[in-house]
Amino acid sequence: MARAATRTVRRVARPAPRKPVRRARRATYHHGDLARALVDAAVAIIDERGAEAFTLREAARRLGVNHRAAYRHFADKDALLAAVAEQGFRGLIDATRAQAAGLTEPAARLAAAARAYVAFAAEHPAHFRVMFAPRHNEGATRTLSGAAPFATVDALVAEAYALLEAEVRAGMASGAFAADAGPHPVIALWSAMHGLASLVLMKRVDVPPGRLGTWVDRIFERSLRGLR
Amino acid sequence: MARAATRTVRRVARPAPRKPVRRARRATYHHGDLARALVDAAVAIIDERGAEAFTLREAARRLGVNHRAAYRHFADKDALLAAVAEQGFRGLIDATRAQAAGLTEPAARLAAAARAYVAFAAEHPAHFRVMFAPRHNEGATRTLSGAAPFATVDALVAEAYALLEAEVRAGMASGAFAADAGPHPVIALWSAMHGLASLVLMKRVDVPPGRLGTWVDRIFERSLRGLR
DNA sequence: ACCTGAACACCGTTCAAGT
DNA sequence: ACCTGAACACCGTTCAAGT
Repeated sequence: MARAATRTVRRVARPAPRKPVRRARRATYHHGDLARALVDAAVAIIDERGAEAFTLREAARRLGVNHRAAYRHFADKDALLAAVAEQGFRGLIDATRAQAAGLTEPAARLAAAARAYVAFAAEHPAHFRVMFAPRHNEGATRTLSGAAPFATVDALVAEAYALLEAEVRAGMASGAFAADAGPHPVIALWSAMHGLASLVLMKRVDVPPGRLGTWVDRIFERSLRGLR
Repeated sequence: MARAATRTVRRVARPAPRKPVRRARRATYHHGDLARALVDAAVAIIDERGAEAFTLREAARRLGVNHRAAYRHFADKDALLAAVAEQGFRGLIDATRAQAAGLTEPAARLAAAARAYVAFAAEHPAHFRVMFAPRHNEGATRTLSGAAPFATVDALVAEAYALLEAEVRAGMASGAFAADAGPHPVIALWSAMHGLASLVLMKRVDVPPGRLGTWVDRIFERSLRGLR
């Protein structure tokens, strides 16, 4: 009995003095965009303390709302993470378009896309990790072509892929690259850039500061030479 | 009070009829290798139901031991996962050596290593995911060269890397590959294979059945052409 | 030396209300 | 329409014992 009482006191003791702060914060989201705020909070938590530190309750705590409020906007924790992934893929697509803007040669546009990919991962590690987290990618029906529960994410992946595929098609039409058996050149390029980005993020590969873009260019150049 | 009683009954109700089975199983590990059994259970759980489904309590339940027993062999959950990663890297190193055995040309030995890497990922998805899970790879001091908490894992990564590096050195000495600015050829090769393996595991890339080895060969060949 | 039991401080999610 | 509170069935981990 004495123990139970102690426990109750301890639980209440921490959040109690924060109540005024909570009220002030809640006003911000009362008729604001709580869904968006939750996505931003998730990204911030993952960037600061890793994917495992992200919990619905922690995100809600940061925004000064009850943890149950999230369920008004997302079906569950996974759905919120899917929203983070969507935001990420949109950002990646925008960055790819921006980097390629003004370039006309297919090879140059592809190289720009490769640079954009790795730079995006380096600058938005939380987004990148959620975009390629197993949860959203392992469902049997969630292939490149077959849509399913996380249909929007899948559609964005397909859109990003199509961007690169169009460049390869243009390069083949103009005779800059040769057609060739085996995996599609986009898959080879994607693999190389995805692998480099992943290994750099998990610090298994050390890139000298400021040299990441050059490394991408050199790897891209080498595989392109193999395609000619 | 009635509620509390119901809850207690429910909690006890499920495991109770299993008690004889538990006893029988526990005998197996009484003076057996519980550490090893826990590693195997972790791999089985992750293969069956994903990395998020693995909990210390579930692993202990499968082996019929109290969940606290794991702490006699591992400091915490992460240490158990590190043991899974170690087992994985040892398996990868063995597979790489086995694939290259009998081959003398550095290019052929590297191609064999590339095939072994992607095949290992396809055949041991749970190991592969744990080996490259953020937890063991994000610590500031856990780079390729600087050892730290998960020192054994780091040493094994370095060993696997050294295997490839020796082949590249041999290839350069014999004039088969050219030296060249930018990332080390091992990093380019590792990135391409790691990216392909990751994208295949998360089903973002569809490989026609039985064609994975050929795809690896083609990607390897193309980047090698770029190195000459 | 190896394992267990009870307890603590967390989770995600459900149900039933509150405004 | 949007948010809250209490409760449930889980976790990982600690403390204190049991054999």
